[in-house]
Amino acid sequence: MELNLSEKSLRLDSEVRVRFAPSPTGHLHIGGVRTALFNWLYARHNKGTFILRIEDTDRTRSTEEYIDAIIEGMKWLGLDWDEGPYRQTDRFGIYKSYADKLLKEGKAYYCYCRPEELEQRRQEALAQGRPPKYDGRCRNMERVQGFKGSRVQKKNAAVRFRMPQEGQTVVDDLIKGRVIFENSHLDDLIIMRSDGTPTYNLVVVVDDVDMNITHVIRGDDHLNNTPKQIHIYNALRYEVPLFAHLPMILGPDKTRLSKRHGATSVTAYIEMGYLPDALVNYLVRLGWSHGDQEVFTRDELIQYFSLENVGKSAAVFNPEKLLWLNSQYIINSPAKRLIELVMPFLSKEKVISEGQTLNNDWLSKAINTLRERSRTLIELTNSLRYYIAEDIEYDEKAKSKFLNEKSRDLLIEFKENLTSITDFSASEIEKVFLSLIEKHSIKLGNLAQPVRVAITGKTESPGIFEVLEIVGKEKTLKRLEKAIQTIGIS
RNA sequence: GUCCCCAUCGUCUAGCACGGCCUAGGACAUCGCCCUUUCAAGGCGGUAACACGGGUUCAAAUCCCGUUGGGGACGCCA
Repeated sequence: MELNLSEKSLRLDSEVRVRFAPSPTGHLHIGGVRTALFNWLYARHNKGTFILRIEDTDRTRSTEEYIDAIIEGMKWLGLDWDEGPYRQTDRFGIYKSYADKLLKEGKAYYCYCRPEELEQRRQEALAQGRPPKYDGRCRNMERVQGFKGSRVQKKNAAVRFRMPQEGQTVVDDLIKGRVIFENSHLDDLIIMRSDGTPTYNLVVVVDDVDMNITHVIRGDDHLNNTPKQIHIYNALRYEVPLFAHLPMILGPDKTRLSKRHGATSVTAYIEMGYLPDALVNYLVRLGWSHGDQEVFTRDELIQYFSLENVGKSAAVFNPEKLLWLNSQYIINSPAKRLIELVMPFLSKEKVISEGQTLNNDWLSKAINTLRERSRTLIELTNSLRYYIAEDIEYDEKAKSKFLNEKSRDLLIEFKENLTSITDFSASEIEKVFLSLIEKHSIKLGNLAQPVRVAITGKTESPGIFEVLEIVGKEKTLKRLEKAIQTIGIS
């Protein structure tokens, strides 16, 4: 998409156009997802357009791998985009022409300072307690000092934007309200590097104009950039979009969420067995609310979402609440959906061998017994293991506590009784249990726990009657026999 | 250092724009009880917050100012 400049002035304010513009210098992280989500919801709620744009102008740090991860993450989350993904590296020519235009109009100038010099001056300023602002030594070189860089010198120079130094700039932020900046605090920022590539503050403005973005919804770490960008819009004589700066997501120590706080990439949450809807639901409630409601369907989210209900303060990321939401989603998802979600985990965790298929009705039944006790797909997978696998392994503690001399005879008798029934259903199995405990005047637990360990290897499982039914007669008898043998040996 | 933002239970938040309905509500976590063959799920109940100080007002969590605290930005990163 490349609209030319004149078409741009005919902006249609009625249609909402928003974008998510990640830079592929790392994995798609939780903070980015939240920004993407709010943009997506705003677009969907307003029947607008959601655009994905990859900000890869920093060629040294951007990688194809990260671009793929971002796209995969967005797809997994169900945040579909209507345009893009655009890539800024495809658009360098456009940025160059805008920079030239600014240069020609005297709104930008060549800066011949070396990066090392700049860094040194910055450090000095900081050490002396002065604002580390560019000292402007190249600012009026041509006009005042009559210096004219040669073609070669210019080719190796960076280009700086001439920032107005008087007056104030007002940002009427949709979330933060009116924020006023003194222009004298604004820095002449570099818009073109000395290697000829454009930088963020130029490309973001050019692209947002070029793509007709109406609302810039982004993290509030960009709030300070906004007045600078507004001046670039003005210099280019473009209409300024509306801004909405979202509060940050913090780690438990209240600093900006980062890798050192543990899992922060979408990929990590996919691997840990989270459902996309749960992550989305959790993230949307970080900074946004709709009364007391905690659980939302996508449709409700789209219907209710508005920037007015976005809070102003930063929020601490709480993995426990996310876990709870995930368990809620597992409890409430249709079995069919759960099967779809858990199959990759069954393969990956080697619960099923390559090419092995399972009966879906049977699997549904198995999953239905487990959904209330699985907070993640990993947990579900691990429980499914004793339903599916040929053999089980005993948890050591469970084994020593329940598979011993005390339970041996009971298990033998139980196995015999079980062998005789033909209808291997939970209700028939229950009868076998009940008659045996009655005969020996023991509590159900005295029999159920040893059986549970014999069949599942663990002390916890769904109701033992249904567990046996799902495991099936053949495997049940086999495992009981193995348990009896195990006791015999020890 | 300078600028900007923010401030209700441990955490996410409702309430704040239109001050009284707030003895501050919900959720997660936590504690207790119930249910119970285990583990869950579920039900019921408990502990727990308006950062502080000044105003304005008959009345302030809600409005104003200050303080403190926290966060962010100050790059030839985005």
